[in-house]
Amino acid sequence: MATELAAHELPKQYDHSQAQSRWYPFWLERGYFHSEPDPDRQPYTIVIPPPNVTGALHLGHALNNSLQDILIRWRRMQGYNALWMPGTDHAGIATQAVVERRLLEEEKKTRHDLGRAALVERIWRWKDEYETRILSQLQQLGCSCDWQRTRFTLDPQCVRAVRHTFFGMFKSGLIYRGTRLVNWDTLLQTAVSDDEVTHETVAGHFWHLRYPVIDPKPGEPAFVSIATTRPETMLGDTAVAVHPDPEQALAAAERALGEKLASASEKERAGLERELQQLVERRRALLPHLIQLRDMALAGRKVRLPLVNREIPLVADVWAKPELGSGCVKITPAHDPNDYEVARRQQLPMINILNPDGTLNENAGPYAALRIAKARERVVADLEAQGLVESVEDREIELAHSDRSKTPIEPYLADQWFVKMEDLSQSAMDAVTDGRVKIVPGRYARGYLDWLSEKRDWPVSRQLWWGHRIPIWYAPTASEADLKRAFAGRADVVWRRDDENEGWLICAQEVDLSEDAIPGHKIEQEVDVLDTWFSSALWPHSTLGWPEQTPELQYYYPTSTLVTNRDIMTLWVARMVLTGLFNVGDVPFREVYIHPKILDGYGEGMSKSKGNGVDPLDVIESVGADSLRFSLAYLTTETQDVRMPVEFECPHCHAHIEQTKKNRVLPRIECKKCGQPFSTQWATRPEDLALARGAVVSERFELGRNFCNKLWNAARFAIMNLEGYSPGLVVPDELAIEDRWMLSRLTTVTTQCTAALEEYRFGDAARVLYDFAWNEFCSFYLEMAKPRLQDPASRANAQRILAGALDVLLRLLHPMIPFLTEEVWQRLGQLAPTRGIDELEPAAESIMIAPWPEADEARADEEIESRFARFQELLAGLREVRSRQNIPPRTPIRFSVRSVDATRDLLAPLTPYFDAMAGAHATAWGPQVAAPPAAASFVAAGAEVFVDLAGHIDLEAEVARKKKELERLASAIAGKQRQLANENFVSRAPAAVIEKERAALAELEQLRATTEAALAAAEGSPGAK
RNA sequence: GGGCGGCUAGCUCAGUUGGUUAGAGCGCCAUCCUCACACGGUGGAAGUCACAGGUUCGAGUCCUGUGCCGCCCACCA
Repeated sequence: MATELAAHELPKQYDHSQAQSRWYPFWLERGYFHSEPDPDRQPYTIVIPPPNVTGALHLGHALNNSLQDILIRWRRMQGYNALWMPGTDHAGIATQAVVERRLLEEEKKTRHDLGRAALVERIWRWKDEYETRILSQLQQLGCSCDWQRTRFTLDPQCVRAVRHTFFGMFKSGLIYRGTRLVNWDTLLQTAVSDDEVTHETVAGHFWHLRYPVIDPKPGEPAFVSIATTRPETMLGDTAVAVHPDPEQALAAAERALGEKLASASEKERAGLERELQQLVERRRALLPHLIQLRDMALAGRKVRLPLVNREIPLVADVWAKPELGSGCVKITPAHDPNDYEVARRQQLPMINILNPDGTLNENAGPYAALRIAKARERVVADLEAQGLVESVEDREIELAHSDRSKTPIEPYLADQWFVKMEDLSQSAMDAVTDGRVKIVPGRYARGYLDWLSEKRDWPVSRQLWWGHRIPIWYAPTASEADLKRAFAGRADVVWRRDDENEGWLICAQEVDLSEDAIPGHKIEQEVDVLDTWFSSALWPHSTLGWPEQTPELQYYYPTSTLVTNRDIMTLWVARMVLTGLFNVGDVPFREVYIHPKILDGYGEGMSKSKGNGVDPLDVIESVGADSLRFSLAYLTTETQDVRMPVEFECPHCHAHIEQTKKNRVLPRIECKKCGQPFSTQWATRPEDLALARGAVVSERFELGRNFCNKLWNAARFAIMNLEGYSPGLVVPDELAIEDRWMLSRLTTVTTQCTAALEEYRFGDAARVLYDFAWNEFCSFYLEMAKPRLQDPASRANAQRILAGALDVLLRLLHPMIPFLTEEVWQRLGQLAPTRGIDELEPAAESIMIAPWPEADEARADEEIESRFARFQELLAGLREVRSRQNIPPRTPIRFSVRSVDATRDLLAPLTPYFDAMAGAHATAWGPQVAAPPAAASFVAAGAEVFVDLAGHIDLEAEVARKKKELERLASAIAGKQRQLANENFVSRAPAAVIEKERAALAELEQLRATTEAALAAAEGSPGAK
């Protein structure tokens, strides 16, 4: 490798792909990523949020994993025994859905054509392919996961953990089976949990229907009016409800509104008053009618359900709110959650009108086999034909959609499995309230606690084939005696009576039961699988070997930090906490860090379906993993999501084309610059696919790219100047001013960066390093090192400090920029294998395992930093004069400085640097310095500086500028004077603040005096007109 | 309907416990291909800190209200 690393071969631009392909295998080979329990060291552990094996990683993953890697690398350097546990999630519904969709598109087959075993087999193949791809993406990102420990939520170890958990919960009575109304996905034909449902507002209708009263008595209405947004569900109606005490209910509603009005703001008042008015009106118009209907209900009267001609009762139930609609409500127990509750209270039959695939079943009579949308049309038409549609309104309705299949959700009655959440939820709430788990930022704790406090039972069964099959067996024909006999002496089998259905539920801990496990009876395993989150919930302990008390579990558990996205706080984080407590008896992690979300330029979340996603590999390819990681860290601030306008990059001319809502879904786009077309992720037609693909990029990564390139060149400079380096400590007396300044700054920066990482302030850490590296290390330190490196007398020491400082900077940057820092570290190691500032040490064989820099407070030197600030101020002033006067950079200028002796003593020694860095030569320093005849002057660092403009000047500009400057000073002085004249300010503000103001005023006045003098001089000088 | 976050330069964002001339990157203007870096150097222009009140000697920062944007939660026919 030595020849490869020769300094003269260093390219001007950082070659990220070379560094990446060189160092990742090196790290792997050295086993740096691997961790073993070691009682002598403290562990630092992160379990990865396992990505779904549905597809490739997106930018959100890149952010999530970059941050984890930053933490892991940093802690590893700090000396912790760092373990990053990697793996992937089988993602039940999501994965099965993509594979099924492919199956349908490519082979026109459904899962039923294939059968369970064959489908699952296919999904495994899919999983293998995508898992490989995902893990490779993580590696390209530079993630230092312990790959030897890679897990998958459906691998044998996780299966075992799931089985033990289910068994344990079943045995504790936490698991039950029941017929419940669930969110039914008719495409995937499975129940989904509330959390997998999203509500979208769509344009719909509100139908007012009439159900004829059977044998109306005189004075009774002929119809009962009801309203619905889903008319086809009337086929499953089993009652019409009216409030049992409409008078009281209306009165209560009025009272509530009145109270609200009393405490309402002016603005709300009008609306509320109107509302109240309507309510009063309503009571007048509707109440007698509702009372009549209530009486009819109590008398057991019935109405005729049109179309299916079913007689259904009028019932009195509080669910029917008299203040809404017609005051009556149709009851469809099998297809509406509220109606379901009503039916249970009123003991009404429940009629399911749907097949699992979303077509209507035989209960729908003539409408059987129709799809819902079609049935709706027909039902409405038929009702209209019979004059039973009173009116139709347009209305926006909230429609539930399945998050996975994007199809509308149907409430559907089905047998499902549940976990009782009462105690489990409480345990997870306690863990956060008592601080065993700390959530950062703290505001996210609220959502977590609110969600858990509802303690809603967790529906864990899914009607899928891909997942952990529920370890329950049914023995319909067996008696308890049979069970006792068959499983005598087996601690790994328990059974319980099914509370809601006939028969026994048998749960087996680890080994499947065979068909003939009970002699003389046939038993069958439950066909449903478990919710994906059931296995993900176990991730922190299942990956460490639970239920076995492995050394890993004992050593690494509880893990240190969980880094995740706020979207899955409840679904995943809360459940990890409660299963961890249930299974292991301790929380799964000490801290949860919630990072921002990546949004596009419109503030919308990125997703594949919207087409606004950025593929991290595109970014890595164009700017490198380091740039990506650094940019992401830089963007990770505490309160803001990351907004990222995205662009297409033309594959032909590399022009960037803004991505809009319009063009982001096009299969092909024509480059605005070169006119050539390119394809996008939406390309499906062969002629589109044949085009070169345009990457989706964002210019926000240029920050990282530019920074990496800057660092690279700084390193290149250092390396080119380390020829002949000889190790040695520099005694303090021999330290140059800039050395002492640099060491002082390094100390401060180390402190700041470390503190930022400790508090998960990644953006701050990145900013501190960026500003320091660019504006101090490069712009000043390296510039000032140049002359010293040329001079044989100072060269050796300059090299030593340069090598030592670069060494520290690289280590600080390594967690964010692993590849570049390693590349430089290795090259630096060749030229300066032994280096250091406080003591000489051989450099670590890899920066990955080098120690994290420690701040040496003794190096912090305020005096030198303030001296440096004055130098910088003076330098900036000189440069400004040059620029203002349009003096070409190469033309030397001369200046003199009038100041007190102290300032002179401080700055005069830096004279050579003004030459080198501003092309400005100091001709005189001190109190006696007089202004040259034609000069540009300014005040900096408490000194008056005169730039001799003889020869090349625009004095007029100088005069104009001075005048403007005086105006500014006048207004600033006036402001200060006003403030200091303010009685209140002087009497109430702290003395220090007043003192500061006085000093500032004095300084301004002084400045005005010198400026006026300079103006007079300029106006009186020969060049002025 | 409830909750959370945001609103600071053309764009994307920082802004410590309130302290008086509000910062950065990109973009823009001028200038320089000077021997680490044009993915660069130097200088510059650019802001009524969403709006309205309030607290305070002093508010981008604290309080109240309003508006707009985004997200999460919620069973309303």
